[in-house]
Amino acid sequence: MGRVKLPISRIVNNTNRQVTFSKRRNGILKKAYELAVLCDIDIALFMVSPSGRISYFSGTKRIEDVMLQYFNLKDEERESDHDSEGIVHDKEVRQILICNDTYKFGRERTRSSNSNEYKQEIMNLQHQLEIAKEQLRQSSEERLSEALNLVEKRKRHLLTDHSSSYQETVEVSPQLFVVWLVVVFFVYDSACFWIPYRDIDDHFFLWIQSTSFNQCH
Amino acid sequence: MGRVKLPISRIVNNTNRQVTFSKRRNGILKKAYELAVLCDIDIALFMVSPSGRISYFSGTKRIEDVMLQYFNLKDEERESDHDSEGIVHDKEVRQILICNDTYKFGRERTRSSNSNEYKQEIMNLQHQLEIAKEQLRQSSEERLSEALNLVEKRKRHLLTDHSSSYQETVEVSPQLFVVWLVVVFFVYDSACFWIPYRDIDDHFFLWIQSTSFNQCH
DNA sequence: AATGCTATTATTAGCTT
DNA sequence: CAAGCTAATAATAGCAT
Repeated sequence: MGRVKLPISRIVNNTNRQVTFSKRRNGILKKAYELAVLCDIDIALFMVSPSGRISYFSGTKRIEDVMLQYFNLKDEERESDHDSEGIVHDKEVRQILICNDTYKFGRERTRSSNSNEYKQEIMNLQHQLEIAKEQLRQSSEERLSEALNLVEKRKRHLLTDHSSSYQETVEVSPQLFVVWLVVVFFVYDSACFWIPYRDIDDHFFLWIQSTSFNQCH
Repeated sequence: MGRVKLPISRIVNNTNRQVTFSKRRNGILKKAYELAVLCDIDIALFMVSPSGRISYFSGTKRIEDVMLQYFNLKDEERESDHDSEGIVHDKEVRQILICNDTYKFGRERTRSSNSNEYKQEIMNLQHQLEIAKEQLRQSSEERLSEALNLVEKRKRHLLTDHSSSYQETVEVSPQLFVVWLVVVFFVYDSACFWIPYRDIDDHFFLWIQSTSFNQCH
C-alpha cells in the first residue's frame, strides 16, 4: 500500500530497509495498540540489539508470568519425555491444558461492571499516548535513558511486590477476555519498547521509539 | 478502516469483539510477517488463553534466548543490589537460569565478518520462505497438526543441542541488522502462532492460525 | 538520515449469506 | 455463528525537502 505494490522480499537497499522498518514498526505498534484496546488486551514490548546489548523492557509482572509459564511447560515436558519417544502432539497439547489446571478459576465470577473504569482508563491512556508521542519529538537518546530508568524502577518494584501481584494476575476472570501480547524487537543497535498501558505506574502507557539507528560498518 | 471509523475503545459487544479480534489478529500477523521479510527480521508468536490454558509455540531457540537474556539481566541486577530477596517467583526464574547456566556468554563477542555466509543464508532462507508460503495455502488444520509436531521435534532438539546453537545466536554479526520480534498473544480460548521463518527446520516459515474461538460463559 | 506529502494499495466494520 | 463482500478508512512506497 503505497505508490506501488511492494513485493514481500528482503529490501536490498540498506537505507530503504531502514526507512521501511521505521515506518512499518510504527504501523505494527499502532495495530498492536488498537488490538489491545479494542479487544481488551495487554501488550508489552521489549528488545535486544544484535550486538549483544539488551535494551529491554519488562514493565509488567505479566511478562514474567508468560515466560515462566513457558519455562514451566518446558520443564514439564522434559519430565514427561521419559515415557514417550514418539511425536505425540495431541498428548502434549492436553498436557499443556492440564498443566494450567492449577490456574483454573471459576468460570462464573463477579461480573463487576468495570465498564466505566475501563473506559476511563482507556481515555486516560489515549491522553497519555498523545503526551508520550509528543515527547518522542525530543531527543531519542534522552527518551531511551529515561525509559531505562523507568524499567529499572519497575523491576525493583516487581522484585519486592511480585508474589502478591501474581495472584491478581492469574485470577483474572476469563470473561474479561484479557489478551496478552508480548512483542520483542531486536532492532539494529537501537531500542524501542511499548509499555503495556495498564501496568506502568505513572506512565502505564508509554511508547518509546528510538529514531536514531546506529550504523554498523 | 471499514464502513465507519471505529473509535479505539473496548468493543463492548462480545461477538463483535471476537470477530474484530479475529480479523485484526490476521492483520497484525500479516504485518509482522511482512516486517520480518522486508526488513530481514525474525518473528515468533505464542499465546495463552485467559482461562489459563496455554496455547503456545516456542519453535525457536531464540525465543528461549530472549527470555533467558531477560532473566539473566534480572539476575544480574539482583546480584548488584543485595536487599530484595525471597520471592518464590524469582526463585523459580533463577532455577531456570541455573538450568541454563551453560549458556552464559561474555559481553564482548568476536565480531567475525562472515558477511558472505550470512548473505547466503539469507538467500537460502528467502527461498525456503517462498516454499513455506506456498504450503500455507493448505488446510490450516493440517498445518496446525504439522506445526505441533514440528514444535515437539524442535523442542527435543533444543533440549539436547541448545548450548551450541546458542553460541551461534549470540555471535550474529551486528552488521546483519538481524531484528527479532517476539509476539505473545494471549487470546480467548484460541491459539495462533507464527513460526519464525528461519528457525524451523523444514518449514521455517509457518503461519498457524486457529479460526475457532471457544466461547466463555 | 529524518520528516512530510500523496497516490496507491491494504485493511477492515458492518452487512450479507 | 463462520465465511464472504464492499464501502470506507488506514497504512505506506516513492518522492521531495
